[in-house]
Amino acid sequence: MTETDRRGVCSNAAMKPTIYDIARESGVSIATVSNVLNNTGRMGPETRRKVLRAVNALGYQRSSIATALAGKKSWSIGALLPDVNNPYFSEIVRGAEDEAFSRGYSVLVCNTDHDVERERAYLRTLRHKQMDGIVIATGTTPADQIAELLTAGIHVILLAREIEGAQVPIVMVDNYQGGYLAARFLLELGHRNLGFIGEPLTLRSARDRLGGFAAAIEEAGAALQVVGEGGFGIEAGARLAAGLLAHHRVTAIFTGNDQLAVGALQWCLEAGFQVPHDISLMSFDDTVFSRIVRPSLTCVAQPIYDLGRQTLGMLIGAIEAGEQPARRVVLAPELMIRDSTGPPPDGTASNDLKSGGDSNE
Amino acid sequence: MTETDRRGVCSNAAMKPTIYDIARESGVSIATVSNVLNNTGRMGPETRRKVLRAVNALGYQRSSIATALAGKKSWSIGALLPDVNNPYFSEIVRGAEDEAFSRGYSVLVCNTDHDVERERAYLRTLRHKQMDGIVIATGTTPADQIAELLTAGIHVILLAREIEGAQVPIVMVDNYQGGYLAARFLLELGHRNLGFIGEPLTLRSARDRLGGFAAAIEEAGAALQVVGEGGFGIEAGARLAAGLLAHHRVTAIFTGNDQLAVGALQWCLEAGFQVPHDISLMSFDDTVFSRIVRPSLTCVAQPIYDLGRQTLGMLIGAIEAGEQPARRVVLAPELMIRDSTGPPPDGTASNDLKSGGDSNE
DNA sequence: TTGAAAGCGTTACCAT
DNA sequence: ATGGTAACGCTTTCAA
Repeated sequence: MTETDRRGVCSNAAMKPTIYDIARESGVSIATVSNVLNNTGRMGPETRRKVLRAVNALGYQRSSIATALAGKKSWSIGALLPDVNNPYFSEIVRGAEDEAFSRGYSVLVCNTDHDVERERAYLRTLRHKQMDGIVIATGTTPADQIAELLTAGIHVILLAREIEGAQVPIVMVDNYQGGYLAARFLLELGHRNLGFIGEPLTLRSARDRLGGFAAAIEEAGAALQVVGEGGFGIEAGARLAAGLLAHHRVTAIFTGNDQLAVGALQWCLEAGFQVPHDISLMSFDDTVFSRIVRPSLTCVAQPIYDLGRQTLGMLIGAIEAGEQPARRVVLAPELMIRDSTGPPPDGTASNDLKSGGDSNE
Repeated sequence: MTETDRRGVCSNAAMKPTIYDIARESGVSIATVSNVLNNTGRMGPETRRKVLRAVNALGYQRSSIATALAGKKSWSIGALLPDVNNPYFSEIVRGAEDEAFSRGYSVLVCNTDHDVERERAYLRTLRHKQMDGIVIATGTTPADQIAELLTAGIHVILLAREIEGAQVPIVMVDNYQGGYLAARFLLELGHRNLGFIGEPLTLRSARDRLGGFAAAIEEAGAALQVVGEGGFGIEAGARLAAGLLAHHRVTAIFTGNDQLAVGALQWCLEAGFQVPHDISLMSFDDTVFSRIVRPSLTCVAQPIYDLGRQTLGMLIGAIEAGEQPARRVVLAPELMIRDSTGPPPDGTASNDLKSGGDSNE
């Protein structure tokens, strides 16, 4: 019994042709078929033609599943995100997806909804599905879970959010510097009493943004009056702004992301504050949100699409080179000045950057 | 040589344990291990315990790849979308993903960027990867490509956008009705000269929205003065609005989606039109965009998240029932009245819906 | 209740 | 240059 007999003829319409079928059809062995299909080894041009003809004739479609089993590569990459509906992440997905597509990979999008349990479940699935690599943009994965991934031979890369203790490359923006830039800009406009609204400070990125912001303020001798934190979305932004303005007199607020800024902006407007006349609002991200609200948001801009694109580029590079490049790419944030910021209301800008002692209102 | 010998002991740290390892460890056969793992067949509670213990001891992780090869199921679903960065689709992805996750499936997000070539490439990949099902939300896939998918035994379902000639279920909103509602609303406000800006009319959904809109206008004896079409994004919205208002006196514009509406709104505001005082703007979708711009957008609302969720529910149902339910779910759109619409400016609303002569406001 | 063995569709190594 | 065949890790009869 020759190897070719191990399976019946592919006559059944529902049964997709395999390399056995095209081997039989073209009168060569499956090994040769495989070689032709993958351009591996050497083969006569005539053989090659025969095989290709059979492939077309039978409408052969390779099974990536079988390839992955035998060849150890799934050509798939998993992406762990907190929320695809957040324009920041949906833009990241676009960048990631474009790069992956152009290099032959597909991406499995995993929305964790900020839920670590769900994240853990996904990580397990991704391991089972033998992803060639995993992008983690949640910032909440326990380091030991990442280590397990590495042990399992899966390449991992972090995106935007650092994770302490994780020995993997990362592509991100300099959050501290971003916060610093924001504060400098507001201080130069004359603001002395500032507030901050941010994502949960359990996230390193949130802490860094606040850290840079606070540092610049302290340097200038101005006051970081109040810090609100703990949310991500528009609702949270409104809630935090309300809480912040209820007890504090600030002339400018820096928010940790665009969604929070939008919420804060809406609340301010509804509460009767003029932006930027009564209060300046400054955001972080530069998603489409910051461009479409009115007033448009001055913000610390990240190259979002590129972040996604570069991350995938590095990850795929690692996968194909077969090793983990312990690199760390930190992109510089940029100031994007729009309409939500301006000088503080009259009477509050009475101090210069140095002296610090103020007596506003 | 027994079957158990076919592979060496899993001593190598980098080598992940397989069912052979746990079979050896627990002193049973791989068949039994498989049964325990899948809860198939009957087994003694003691055997079961032994196996489970070994699973834990060795840190066994099933290979979905092998399962898919042998079991004919990949537990993966592909989703073809024109643009994940469009909030409409990113919300759909959330709904789809939530349902898929809760039922044990993962979703491969394929961004076609409105490019049919890219779409075709993705479809091929999805077939190779043996997706259990595919969701198509682009509305641009040639019907014969869909037929091929079906032939290959892959379940297909359309989402939001119909495709003529495709014999597959669909979950969508009644676009014609939506357009009709929009027109009725604007007409009742007193508008007699209306304009339309929409996605390319090659899309059935765009044609239907326009169709319903035009029909209601005609019924009322008012004028659909001008139709602009051909784009999807914010930029296109601005461009189309500019083109439309350059030569036509309309008091209200209906846009085919929220992105277009945002663009149109921006352009109007920048051109000095007051919205809704000088011109009313009405949109379609009810994405987050319509809630955050100012004025907020009155629109025909779709239950976006549910659209995604229900689609996946039906698809998975079909996959698990093993047959294609030729269903068609058409959800009703709803009017969501916000701030971008109002009565036409004085002097233009001089006709009532029926006779043509009234003096409202 | 449990086990042996035959696939599933590839790849890769080793002969020829 | 080509072909035979053993993996890859699992599911699934069919026997025992």
